[in-house]
Amino acid sequence: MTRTTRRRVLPTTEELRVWRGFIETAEALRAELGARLQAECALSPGDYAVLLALSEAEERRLRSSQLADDIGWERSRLSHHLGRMEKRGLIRREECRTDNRGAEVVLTTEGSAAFRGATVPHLTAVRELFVDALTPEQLTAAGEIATALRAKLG
Amino acid sequence: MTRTTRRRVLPTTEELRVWRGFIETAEALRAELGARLQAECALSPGDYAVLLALSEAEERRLRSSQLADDIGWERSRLSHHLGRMEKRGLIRREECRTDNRGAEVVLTTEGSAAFRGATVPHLTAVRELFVDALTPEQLTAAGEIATALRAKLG
DNA sequence: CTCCTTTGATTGACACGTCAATCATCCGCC
DNA sequence: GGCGGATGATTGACGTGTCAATCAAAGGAG
Repeated sequence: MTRTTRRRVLPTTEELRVWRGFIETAEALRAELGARLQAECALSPGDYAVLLALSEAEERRLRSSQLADDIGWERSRLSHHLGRMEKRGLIRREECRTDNRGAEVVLTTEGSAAFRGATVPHLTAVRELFVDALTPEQLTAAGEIATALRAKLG
Repeated sequence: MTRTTRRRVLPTTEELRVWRGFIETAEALRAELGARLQAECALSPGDYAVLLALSEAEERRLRSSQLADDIGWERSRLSHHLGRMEKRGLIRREECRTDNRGAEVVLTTEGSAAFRGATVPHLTAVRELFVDALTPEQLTAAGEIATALRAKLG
């Protein structure tokens, strides 16, 4: 009884092995990409996400909350991160003329240059470590797996 | 020329879409599992990893460096984490009798109880959010994808 | 036995993330 | 106009992670 009851609830050893392999590999991949970005471009993944969103924005500026939405971050996380990026001269904060509560985040010349210098190395690394590591079928399967998992996360 | 040269180096839009879906979903999954563990059991994923390794060890104790190896952490990370866990009474540090430099990490009664209380909820969540979200074929594919990716990471 | 290098572990500084609290402004409603 | 709740953003406290520096004990070479 215990055996059959359990099997409906707890993963088998093999399922657990796949789970660990999957989640640890994804983490290792993220870490490796991040380390290369840091080593080659002196940017963290967070910096890259912020700079990407700003680069694509009208006039290279965004309302703080809009930026947070674009990259899927909590506001406070963004606020802390912008503080660090501002210290390094990658972005600048300006007051918003249409809403005195608001802040606008502006890409600086240095920020723009840093992003331009980072994009090719970063995308090359994505290709090398992810796209080229998989067969076309596996790449398709990876997309479907992500979709299926995301559906459960709601 | 630019077009063909580029295509050998940079991912296509579709490849990039898959990449983002994959890495963001893995991250979201990790976050959700971690949040549940925290909410239901008051343990972080790090706590869980440490407690799991100690639970499986002889006499529920391990040399600090052995523990770090088991869970794949840097020593300093472990040292910081053990400090926090010790404050909460989950583990205890003892001097090592065979090597005066060494420290042994010992699972306390509370630590053991916390781990016992966490394992079923955690594994259930893994089944619900990962195993049950995928078809058997997808689960197999996920394992193969992880293996292929890991091969490139060395 | 005495150097001197290696090893086990900790520490400090700093980047990153989350949560709760704060604070000013905006805006609907009377 | 003015009050009161929503909204935009920042801050502080704290857990987490990495890197470089530190420090004591171990262990081999002379």
